[in-house]
Amino acid sequence: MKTEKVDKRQAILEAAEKLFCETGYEGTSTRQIAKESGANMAMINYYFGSKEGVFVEIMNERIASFASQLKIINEDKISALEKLHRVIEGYVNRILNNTAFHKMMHRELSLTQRPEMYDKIKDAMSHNMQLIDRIITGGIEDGSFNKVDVRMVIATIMGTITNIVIAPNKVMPCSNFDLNNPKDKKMIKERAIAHLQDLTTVYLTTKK
Amino acid sequence: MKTEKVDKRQAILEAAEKLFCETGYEGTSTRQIAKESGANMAMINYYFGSKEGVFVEIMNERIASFASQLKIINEDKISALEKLHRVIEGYVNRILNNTAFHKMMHRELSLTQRPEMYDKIKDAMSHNMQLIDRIITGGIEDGSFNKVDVRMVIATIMGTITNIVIAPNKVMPCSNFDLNNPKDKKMIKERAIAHLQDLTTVYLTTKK
DNA sequence: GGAAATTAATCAATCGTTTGATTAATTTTG
DNA sequence: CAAAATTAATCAAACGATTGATTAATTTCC
Repeated sequence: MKTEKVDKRQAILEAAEKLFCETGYEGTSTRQIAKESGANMAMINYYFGSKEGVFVEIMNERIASFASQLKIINEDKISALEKLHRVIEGYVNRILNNTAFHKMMHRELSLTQRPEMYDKIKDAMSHNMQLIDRIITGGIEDGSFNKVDVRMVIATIMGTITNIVIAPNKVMPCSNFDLNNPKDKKMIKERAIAHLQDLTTVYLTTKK
Repeated sequence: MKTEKVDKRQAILEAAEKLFCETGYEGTSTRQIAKESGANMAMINYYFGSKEGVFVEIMNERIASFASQLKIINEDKISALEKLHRVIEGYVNRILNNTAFHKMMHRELSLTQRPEMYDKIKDAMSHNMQLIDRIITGGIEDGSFNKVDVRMVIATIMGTITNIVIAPNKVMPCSNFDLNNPKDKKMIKERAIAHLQDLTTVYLTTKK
């Protein structure tokens, strides 16, 4: 069947990403990647040079598309609060649409053996942190926000989303959902956005 | 020298924990553990049966001491807000005093190949979530707290702390510190506690 | 027909684990 | 008390299995 033509290169990337997400980089063997992708083991080295080459390719691809989604929220007409709300919405959607990759990224961020990879993730993440920093700092300077600990507010925004993705969620009456279930995911997205927008509004703009 | 008597068993545990934290479980070899601890390789299996046995032992130890620190905040005399503030203080201190282990725990939580380990961590973590849940729900019921999305508030409290520990911190003017530096750690602890207490106070008790 | 893609077979290195032997300490026995 | 027996702790060496990588031959495709 000639219609069965598949791009082995792409198949390897997809299989590797799935496996890396599930069992980690060291926990995934090249033989597993070959089997899962339907490619011969040698194809991994043929296309990517090495196992690490596959990993780097995956991360670069993802981080690039991540960065490209970073819309410049710099229209003069909208308020600092409105900017922040848009960033929250974009950030929640992005992460909850890529939960497996987000977990893998966080895992890699806590390891020390691939400093090159760590730096890449750090750079991508600090872009987001700086964007939020500029918005909040701007709001404080123009008087629309209270004077707050900016670093801690950033930790709250990013940490809340990450916690929803990583922490166990089938655990309590108030938390009993599955992010692999599309309906649950949609609901959690909406709740996360509503919560973070509400929280930042109250905390940043309530006069004492 | 009889004073030079060292407990090899303990040495293995400590070396293994350090290495597991730094390079992950699969990324650490038994030979590395042996070298780092000064013990013979065979001692690992002699004392713990297997590499995984070492890992399980470390996690059990840590989780047990974790749980024992969970003070029952159930004195009738203090308000829900006061209870919540105490939990925040205890939680921040506990995690920032064990950042390496906390990272490892989170890493393990995002992997699927050791379900037994995942369940242990999940159980430990859900205890904390349930404690916070009871406090907030109680506050809502007695009218001292606003009606909020409890799961999301929990994600905010726990996620904020985890983000401080895991996210890169030498990155921006507003975030330039090193948790390995005792002075920085002390400062961050204080800021994290102040921020989360302030945040929860404003968000949970401000009347709209 | 020739470049690109794919394969099976093989490589040295490393993995976690086990072995049999040895030491040092403790307990039992006469 | 001292000799004999037993135990726990430690070691170097080796085990079979698996790792990531490479080779050389073959197939596919333009």
